[in-house]
Amino acid sequence: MGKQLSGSGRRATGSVGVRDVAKAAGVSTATVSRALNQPHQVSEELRKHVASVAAELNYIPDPAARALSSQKTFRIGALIPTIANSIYSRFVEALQRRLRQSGYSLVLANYDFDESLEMEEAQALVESGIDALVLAGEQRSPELYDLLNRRKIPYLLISIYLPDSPHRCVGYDNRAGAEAMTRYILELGHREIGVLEGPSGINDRARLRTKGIMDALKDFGVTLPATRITGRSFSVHNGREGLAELLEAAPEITAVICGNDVLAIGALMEAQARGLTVPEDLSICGYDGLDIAQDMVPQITTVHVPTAQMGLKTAESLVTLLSGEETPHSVLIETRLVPGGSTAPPRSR
Amino acid sequence: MGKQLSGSGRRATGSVGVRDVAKAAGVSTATVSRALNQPHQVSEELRKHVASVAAELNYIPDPAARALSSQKTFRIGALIPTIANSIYSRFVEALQRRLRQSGYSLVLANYDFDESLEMEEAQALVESGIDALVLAGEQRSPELYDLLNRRKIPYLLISIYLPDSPHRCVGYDNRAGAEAMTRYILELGHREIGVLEGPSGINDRARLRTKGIMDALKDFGVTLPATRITGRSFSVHNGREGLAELLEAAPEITAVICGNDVLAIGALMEAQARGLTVPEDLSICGYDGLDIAQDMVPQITTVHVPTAQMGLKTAESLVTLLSGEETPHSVLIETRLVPGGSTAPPRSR
DNA sequence: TCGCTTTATGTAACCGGTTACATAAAGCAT
DNA sequence: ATGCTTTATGTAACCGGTTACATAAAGCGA
Repeated sequence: MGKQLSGSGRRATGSVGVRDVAKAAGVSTATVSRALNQPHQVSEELRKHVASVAAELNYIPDPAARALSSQKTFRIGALIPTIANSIYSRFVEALQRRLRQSGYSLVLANYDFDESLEMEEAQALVESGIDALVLAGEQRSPELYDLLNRRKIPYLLISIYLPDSPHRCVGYDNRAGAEAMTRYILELGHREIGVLEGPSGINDRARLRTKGIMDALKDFGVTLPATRITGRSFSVHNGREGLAELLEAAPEITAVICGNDVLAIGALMEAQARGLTVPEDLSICGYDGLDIAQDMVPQITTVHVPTAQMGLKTAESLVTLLSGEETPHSVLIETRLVPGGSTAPPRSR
Repeated sequence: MGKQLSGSGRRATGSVGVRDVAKAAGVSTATVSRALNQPHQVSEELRKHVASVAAELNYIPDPAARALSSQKTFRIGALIPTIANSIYSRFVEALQRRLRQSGYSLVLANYDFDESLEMEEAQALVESGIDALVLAGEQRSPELYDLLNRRKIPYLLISIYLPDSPHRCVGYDNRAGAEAMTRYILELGHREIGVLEGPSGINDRARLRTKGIMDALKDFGVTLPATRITGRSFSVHNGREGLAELLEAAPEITAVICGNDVLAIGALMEAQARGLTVPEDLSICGYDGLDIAQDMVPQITTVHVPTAQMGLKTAESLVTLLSGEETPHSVLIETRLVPGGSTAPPRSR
């Protein structure tokens, strides 16, 4: 008795374990583990020998056993509002690809901008075992932050740049981008402006964009009556509805600033449906720089956000963090204004 | 000595373990485990007692330990070409939501239609520990199927319906849908038809759609010269390029059948950029039924695929399968033709 | 009341890795 | 050659749950 471990008492999974590899290679299990994970701790020839035996036996370490004893899962959670918007799907793709390169898997959850659902999903992710968590934006129930701190799970906020926040982040300045866009519109000469903002109630990114718009308008002394601003959650359909509402209430507007490209595409479609020519009759601009918006006719003026790059930076930051090294508290992703054919000076009258 | 397990020798994670709960509740670890996982095996009052103690201590079972001893990870992998196309992102969202309801997490990987990358990612997913895997389409290296069979990891193919395949699937009939669409175009009176197909080389769904188109054309005795068919990978930009190519080579065409809605949107944009009126000058149709295509002006005629429903069915099938029960080998997702304003009879001349 | 089945609970051996600690071998200055 | 440090390897105790098996209690028909 005593040696009743793997290699004897196994059947369900016909898989080989460290003990099998150890026996076959004529070494101890510790050596096998070290040869595979801390190669510099064993002699080169032994390392090669163990590696070849392991390969021959088709050895795959059991991830659960590894996680249990090492206390690392090599899994990272990402809690994303919705991947149906390509701003997030591109991010997730890049994040996943880069994480894999460092040996991490991505566990994805989405909550469709529902705060309580986000909390539930976060709880579930934590209970499923993750080394770190990615969250979108800063605004959420403090309980979630408490949970993560209590469980000592590092986390990173994305899509938002907050150098003064207690939380780490990798993101961009939503307010500044929207301000730059609004200035651009104002400098084209527009003064009768409509705003089709995002779902500002629940989304700090959307709110910051609205703030940027307001800042620029104020700077130019342009006022925004309540009839010239409306909000919708992000969808092409809502973009159409939103523009329709604005045009009913304020047909004199010459430009519409949209909370993102999806709303802008909707607005563009609605304008076409109403026989308005863009940009001659109405200028439209968005935010995010989605590929599809860049291929619209006319091309939609937007603030380009390099989300794939944000995914890379996020992954790198997390990997560094989990390796125990220091990493910047906040990383700024640069955005840039991309003028397109959807904006032009207002028709002179 | 002997009782040196959790509750004494722990510090790194200040977390409580079964042994702590057991001690606090005055029962054995087995009872705790059973009270929490097989409630019917313990008396109701004990169950409640254990549950309350566990809640009070804020007990969260270690997922790695659970996975190690139970040989179930409660994680499901999904290997998706790209979530940047909302046909997949909607699917993934629904899949994840439904899986969570049954206690499973979703581990996501994407491979951008690159077969060798798919194999790598699959390997990594398997090594990361999953109970089952979701794959898109059937066509891939047999090695991948071998790997899964060897590791006894159940898998499910999506986006494709193959009652005769050895593999389980939840999907729809790509060929039939495309055939129906083509018939619709033909019945409108079009005979000068262009085809803008998907990346048929690497994608069995795209190939089946092309086959459906060809079947219908043949049925109507319409031939398709090589100049009237071109292929592109799925993007709006490629849709524009593709239509440009077709119009250069065959300006006489009155309708273009596209491999999916994304290409169709691109074609629509290109038509507009060229001053062609859709559908009067050119009819355009797509496939998938993306929201955005439904909100285009004109609305794009398409074959609607209920991907969210496919996500639900996929999740349910997997959960059933993993619970040991039987589940249908193949599940058909019904699609339907949705006529829009982007198609009309050809201009009579 | 006896004996048999059913139900509830406890004991401890797993699951399959990692790693602290012990030990042996090798390197090296004196 | 001696003693000390460094390097390579082995032994076995973990990690924290689950569950087979044993046992005790309860139910029940004759």
